[in-house]
Amino acid sequence: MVNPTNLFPSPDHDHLACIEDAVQEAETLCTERGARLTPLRRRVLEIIWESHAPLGAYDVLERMNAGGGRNAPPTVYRALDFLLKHGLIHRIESQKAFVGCASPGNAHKAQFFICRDCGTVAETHSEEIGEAIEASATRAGFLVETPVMEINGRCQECHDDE
Amino acid sequence: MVNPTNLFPSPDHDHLACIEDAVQEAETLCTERGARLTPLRRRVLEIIWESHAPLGAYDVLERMNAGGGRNAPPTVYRALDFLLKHGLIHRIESQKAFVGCASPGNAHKAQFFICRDCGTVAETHSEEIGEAIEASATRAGFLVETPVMEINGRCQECHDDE
DNA sequence: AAATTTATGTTATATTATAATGTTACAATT
DNA sequence: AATTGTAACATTATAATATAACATAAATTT
Repeated sequence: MVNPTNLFPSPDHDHLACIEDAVQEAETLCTERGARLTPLRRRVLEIIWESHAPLGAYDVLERMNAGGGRNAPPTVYRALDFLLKHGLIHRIESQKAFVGCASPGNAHKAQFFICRDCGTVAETHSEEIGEAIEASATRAGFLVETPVMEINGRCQECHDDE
Repeated sequence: MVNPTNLFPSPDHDHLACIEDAVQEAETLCTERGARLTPLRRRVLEIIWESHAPLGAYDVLERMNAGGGRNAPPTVYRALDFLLKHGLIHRIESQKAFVGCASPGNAHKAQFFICRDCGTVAETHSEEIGEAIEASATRAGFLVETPVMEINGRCQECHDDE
């Protein structure tokens, strides 16, 4: 796990380590699966991990091209698709933006807490929420496949600050 | 409530009644609030209520203009904004599309069950899910404001059909 | 090396959404 | 009924997000 204990990263955490860990885990997973984490894909993963707030596809593109690159939208979308498929990033639907996955490799139904002030996203995998959803779905005769749970609000840092 | 007992509308339900009820409730609510449900806004609400599956803004626009109208995107987006503001419709983030609200007027944090086959959306307001989210948020020091809960899967009709 | 698959490059365009500005309709008051 | 203020609507252009379609290149397998 990238952040084993704290759901939200502390303001003074070693963020370079976050990026390194994420890339390292991605390497391992891709090797295990025979998937190719090409330089381009790795670069996109790094860019997305530059912060704990989601980044839009065109923001990623801008950063890719910052050094004079000439990549076009399909390039970044293809890399994003690869990373999504392998569970290395998540798409935050309510923001049309992408964020690193905090526990890649574990098949999981995640919930996201998204701070409206600092933009930080924390990922959880609450059994309790999952069970509550299943219970409700069962009553409705519904088969749950892919829940989208994006809980907008404010993180402790940001509501303490008032 | 538009559908008091069944979460998912039965295939043979009287859908015209759904539309009528929704518009009637909207009238009542807007009158109470001194908001103006103009013909244009009412028309957009009717179009959205034409089915229980979400409709994209440009689909709404197409239907508005079907009889030779010449409305432009801002017109439909303004009407949608009005309907959203008054809780008469919801935006389904994961589909960039809009669906009628099943219980307008009640301030509520809703969950949506979305069938991937027939597209139908059912709206619930599960205490249990809400509490599970609050519990998880509290542990993370997070203040919940506006949860987005869109549970994709298959409705009974559609998974019975196999 | 040839064949195959996978990844990337390139151009164009589709889809969703909003900015900016101007006009019209309505509502309240005189 | 004219005046004024506000809310609604029209219009044009454009921003922001995403994909289709096709060409090229690189890696992998045969």
